[in-house]
Amino acid sequence: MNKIERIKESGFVTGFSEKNREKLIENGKLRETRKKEIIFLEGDRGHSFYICISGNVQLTKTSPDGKEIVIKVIKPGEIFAEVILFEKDIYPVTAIAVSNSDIFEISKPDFLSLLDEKSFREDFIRSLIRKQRYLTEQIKYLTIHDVEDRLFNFLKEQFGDETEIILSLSKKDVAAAIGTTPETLSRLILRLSKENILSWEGKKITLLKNLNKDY
Amino acid sequence: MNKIERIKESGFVTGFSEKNREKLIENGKLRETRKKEIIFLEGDRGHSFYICISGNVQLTKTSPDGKEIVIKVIKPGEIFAEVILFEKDIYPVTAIAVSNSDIFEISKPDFLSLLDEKSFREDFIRSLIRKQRYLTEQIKYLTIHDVEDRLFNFLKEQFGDETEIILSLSKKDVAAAIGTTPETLSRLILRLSKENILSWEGKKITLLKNLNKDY
DNA sequence: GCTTTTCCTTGACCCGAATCAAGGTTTTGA
DNA sequence: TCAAAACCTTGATTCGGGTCAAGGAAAAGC
Repeated sequence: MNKIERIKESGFVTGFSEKNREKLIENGKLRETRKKEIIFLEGDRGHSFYICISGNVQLTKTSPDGKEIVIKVIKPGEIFAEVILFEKDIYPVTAIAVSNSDIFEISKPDFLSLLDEKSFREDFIRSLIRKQRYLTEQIKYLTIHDVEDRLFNFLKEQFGDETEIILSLSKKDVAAAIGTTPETLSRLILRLSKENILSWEGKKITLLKNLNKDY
Repeated sequence: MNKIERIKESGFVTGFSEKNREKLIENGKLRETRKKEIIFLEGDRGHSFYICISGNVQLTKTSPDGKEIVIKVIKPGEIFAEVILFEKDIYPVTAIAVSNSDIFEISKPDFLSLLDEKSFREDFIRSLIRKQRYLTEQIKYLTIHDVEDRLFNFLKEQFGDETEIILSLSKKDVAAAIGTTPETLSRLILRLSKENILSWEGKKITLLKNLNKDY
């Protein structure tokens, strides 16, 4: 219960009002996941959707030839698997915890009844629409930007304008998140280090220059 | 008013119930657009969202260096610009009619009041979520499939399993829709013709082989 | 109908990044 | 603690597809 208290105070479910967060908490339950734990698989039947409280969750899709591509890295405060609420009850993506994470699980019927209340449903629709904006941006990125741009965009999206970043993802995961291979990322980091643009040691990234490209 | 009657009978707004369609019609107005007419620009302030009744609408985003990338080609029955309803009142994409089209316009306050009704709002949320599924598929496509795959995927999405297709888009627009250049599309069509996979003359495409790749 | 613009095609060229391979390093879990 | 597994790096190679250029076809506008 202590943990729940802490959850209330963290800014989970970005954009939701305090009151609506409380309601969510009353209606769901906390689940602690370990690194690499599978929350659900693409194609699984299910009736719950989730909120990431701490840690990171990777949403992936698998291509026919077995390649996994990352749709989004969920960070604390974001909801995921909300598509389960209104369409077929099959998850369209796989969700894996990339680090030990706390996630909050809410069942479909509980949630649907929450939607009867106007302010709650507006918060919810807003979060859906925000994700839609994100996804269109993502498409734009993949289409016109190269790997370097995508790396910086990813870092900015995850950490804002911080210059010191502690990453809980492996380089391999970062590579996947920006739609490239570990080899390419490795070479990119080498080059950026030489050019004194950043340093990347273990889990710690330091940005040495202010990159205010207007992406 | 005649036109409105016809609209009612066409299956517009995919997934909405008959009753909810009627409500929409009462609350909006029809707008007829000509080819290349701009419906709104990325960055414009606005308070309406739209439903495509006939024709096609291209949603694009512009990169800093002026390149236009197509986020989605809207086909009849689909809604667009719904993001305007709940976030900042600025369109995140540009919408251009690619052929003479009928589109239906509904203002924000009118629509919001419709949302008070449960069945209506469930239809709406469902359509949001469907679009979200589409966008995640799109990301998957751009990441792991080549131009050929993307072309066939686009045709399938727009026309189902038809083997004779009359296209209202130019090749240039198709190229943009699948995230490539006219040159590459041109070469691709040449190759596919030689291999007797399809023929593409003017606006008419004929698929000569059944391509049931499980994309 | 004629002119101007836009669109389509084809060729030459180039580059970013994927793939394959292989050795080194770190992490994990029995 | 030690072996196996996963991860990271670096090199060599290949290729899809973008860009530039330029001529021809089609469409749009007057």
